Amino acid sequence: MKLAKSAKSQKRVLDAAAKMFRDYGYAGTTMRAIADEADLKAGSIYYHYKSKDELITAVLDIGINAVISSVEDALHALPETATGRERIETAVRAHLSAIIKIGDYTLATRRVFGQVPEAIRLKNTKLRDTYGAIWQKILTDAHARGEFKTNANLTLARLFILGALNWTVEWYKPGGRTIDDVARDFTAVVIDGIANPCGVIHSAADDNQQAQARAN
Amino acid sequence: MKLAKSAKSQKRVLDAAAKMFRDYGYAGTTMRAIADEADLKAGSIYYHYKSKDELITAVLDIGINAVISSVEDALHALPETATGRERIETAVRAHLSAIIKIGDYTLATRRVFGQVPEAIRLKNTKLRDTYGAIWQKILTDAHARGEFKTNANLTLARLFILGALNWTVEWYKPGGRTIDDVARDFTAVVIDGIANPCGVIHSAADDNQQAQARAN
DNA sequence: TCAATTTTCTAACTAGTGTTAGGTTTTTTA
DNA sequence: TAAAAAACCTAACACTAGTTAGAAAATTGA
Repeated sequence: MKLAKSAKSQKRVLDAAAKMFRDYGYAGTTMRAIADEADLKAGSIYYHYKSKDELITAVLDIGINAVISSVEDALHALPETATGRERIETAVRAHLSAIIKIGDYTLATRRVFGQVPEAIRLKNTKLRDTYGAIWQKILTDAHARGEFKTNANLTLARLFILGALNWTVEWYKPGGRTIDDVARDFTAVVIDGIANPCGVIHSAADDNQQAQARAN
Repeated sequence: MKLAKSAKSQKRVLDAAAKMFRDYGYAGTTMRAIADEADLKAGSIYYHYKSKDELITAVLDIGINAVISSVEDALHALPETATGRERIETAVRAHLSAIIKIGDYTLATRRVFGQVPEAIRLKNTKLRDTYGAIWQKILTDAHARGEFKTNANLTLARLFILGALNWTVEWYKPGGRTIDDVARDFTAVVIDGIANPCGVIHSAADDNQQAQARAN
């Protein structure tokens, strides 16, 4: 292995950068702070990355690509016959799993995206569109199969789903609710809503266990 | 009027600060850039605000307070008998209206919040909790009246709603869909879901007008 | 109008920024 | 083990940051 050590340091630098960008934003993160976090001197970073911009680009790309490929893989593993509900729940679960695994990168992506030089942002926007298209396809396919209301506003539904998903990274902490639980309940809201179905009125007897966490 | 001119300049500085923080983040925004935007010199800002931190604090507070009071006012204007659905739709509409009106502040709030010095963030977090509590009350009240499924996960529903709402600021642009439309469809998704109700299968004949906008 | 007050500007200070060139140390190769 | 390559460090560069003191300009009140 010729690049063994180099690769290791490079990853350390990248991880440190993601963490710092996440906490302090693009301009708020200094090369010296990244270096400290990665147990290096600032000058040494330039052996691995040509510039700060190249670093943030790498972090942004990893952040979205991890989510995209996680979701795509999970969807491809489903049988052709999978319903829209199954696909949505699967995609939500994959999205959350990816976020947990590389939380620093996705959070950095979300927080820093709006502040990065325009050229960098444009490159990254394509990836974001790709991800949006994946969701749009899930929805339109299921809609075409008659699984959804004829008059459902799918574009708006997608924006809501992605918005809510993007936001999970702000409140979801491992150790609380499991990913499976969140994915199931999340899907239930989107698919079925929270209202009593078909006018059936249930009694509201047992409803006192929801007053706990209020992360936001 | 003794403070007429001072008040005007102060507002110009504040507006400029919101816009700059929105685009370049906390550390990425310089006092000189704010001054330029406000037609002032950097040093003059300090006549109105003691420091950069005091500026960002003001912007953050305005951003959330505007949303909170807009939503609270709209809710109080509703009759006692209003259903959960009506309350949700009303709150969504008020939230969106506030965002449109002071978009720079809310966007700045959302983008900058994670990068601001901890002391400032803590003060602002209380306001955020207040807003979360408003939504939680809407949901639990309606739930207690039997309007929602007994087993609905209200906490998750709230996180979903707030996440999606927080995200609207990224894609909603005046001139496209009206606020009323968005609020109605948004509520429909949350309340009823997008699935065909009660197993009724509609034909998916007319479903080809959704392939337009894909903002995310 | 003219003195008092408010508002703004100028010019500078210190501290910290991304980046680089060239030297040192560590690791690999033969 | 000695030479070559890779990885890292040091010290500095030009520049920009937030902030301040004091002078200048604009506004106000009598």
